[in-house]
Amino acid sequence: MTDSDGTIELVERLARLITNEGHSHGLKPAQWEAVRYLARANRFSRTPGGLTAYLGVTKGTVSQTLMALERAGLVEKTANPGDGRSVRLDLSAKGRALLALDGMASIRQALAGLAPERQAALREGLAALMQAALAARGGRAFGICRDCRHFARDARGPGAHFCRLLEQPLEDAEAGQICQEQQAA
Amino acid sequence: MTDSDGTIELVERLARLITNEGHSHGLKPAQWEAVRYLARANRFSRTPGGLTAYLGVTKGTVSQTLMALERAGLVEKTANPGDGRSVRLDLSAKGRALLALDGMASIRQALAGLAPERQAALREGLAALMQAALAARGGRAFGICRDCRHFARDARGPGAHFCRLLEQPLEDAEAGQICQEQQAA
DNA sequence: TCCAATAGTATCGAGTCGATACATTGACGA
DNA sequence: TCGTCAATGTATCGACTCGATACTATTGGA
Repeated sequence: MTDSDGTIELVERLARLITNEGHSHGLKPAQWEAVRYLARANRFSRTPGGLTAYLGVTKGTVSQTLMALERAGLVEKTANPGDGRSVRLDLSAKGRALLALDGMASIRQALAGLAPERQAALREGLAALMQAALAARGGRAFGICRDCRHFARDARGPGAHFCRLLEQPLEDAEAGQICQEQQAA
Repeated sequence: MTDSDGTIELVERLARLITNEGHSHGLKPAQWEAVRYLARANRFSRTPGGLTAYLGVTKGTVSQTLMALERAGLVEKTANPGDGRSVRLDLSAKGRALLALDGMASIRQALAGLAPERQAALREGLAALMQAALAARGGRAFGICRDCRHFARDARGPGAHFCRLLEQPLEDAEAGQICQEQQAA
């Protein structure tokens, strides 16, 4: 029983607590995660494929979860103008309203109650774990747009940025969203 | 988008990575968690009820998961001598052999690669989050036997401890196991 | 002795998930 | 232009998870 085992066990159990939290407001854990993702992802990443990579499940599974959310009126699908194969996902007004009820309040409160330097240490440690785990599995980072090597700040004027990878203009509000193509600068 | 949100998102996503890891060796995530629990819990806690409290699901769900594990020959059930309602669970030899294949290796490696003081900070932060989350939900701590207020070290001789709550002698090896009755000293 | 609490099982329905097969669309070269 | 191959999603199957409800058996106290 090393110290490391204890930490891993903590992560495991916290993971389970968070997962179980997702059985609220008539949704399932996987559905909650999809809703949270769609609230935070930019328009290039709000697709079934993006959600598939983020969740780390198969595309068939994601397809079913999205159908359930669409039936419930929380998610809207529209054709992607640039690519006929792809589908654009958006939260409906009802879906956005649901976000306010996200049941992770108790854990969020616990985090806020920690000393700031402890919060920072926790965040760093988790990020390191995450990065290593993703690298081992070939997963994508899904980092914040503005921290990406392809992000060109103010390239089209003040507050008008640009993505050099997708060659698309970016509004200021999009710089803080997560992107499936993100690569740390 | 506060700093706190980012940390919560990290915990969420790491939770999902760990959960998905559980689809290896023909088991399901919930089954892996049960196997890990049974490997770490003391004899007072290796019951369907103990596992139910640990996982935070309903007893019906646990009953099914245990039936699947029993069918697979990984878990053995025996009548509890003290209480005719209760069942004692034990990993079979096959079940114990499976532990060596536990798929969390990559995350464990990532943790080991962190600086020791970062490991400690991560561990403390996670423990604080865990404690608060459990308190908010009325869950049990499932701490280590020897850290419990009911643990009487060497009460029956050197290496022969005693549980004052259950009024049972404890072997030395049991002091390091987790217990559903544990309360921090 | 009666009765409530406790431990666990049985069953149902909705959802998750991997696997496989399939339909469309797009990209690229001959 | 045509053919092939890759990419994006959907459809379907079977095993499992999970909450909810109802049920049995045992325990322990009034």
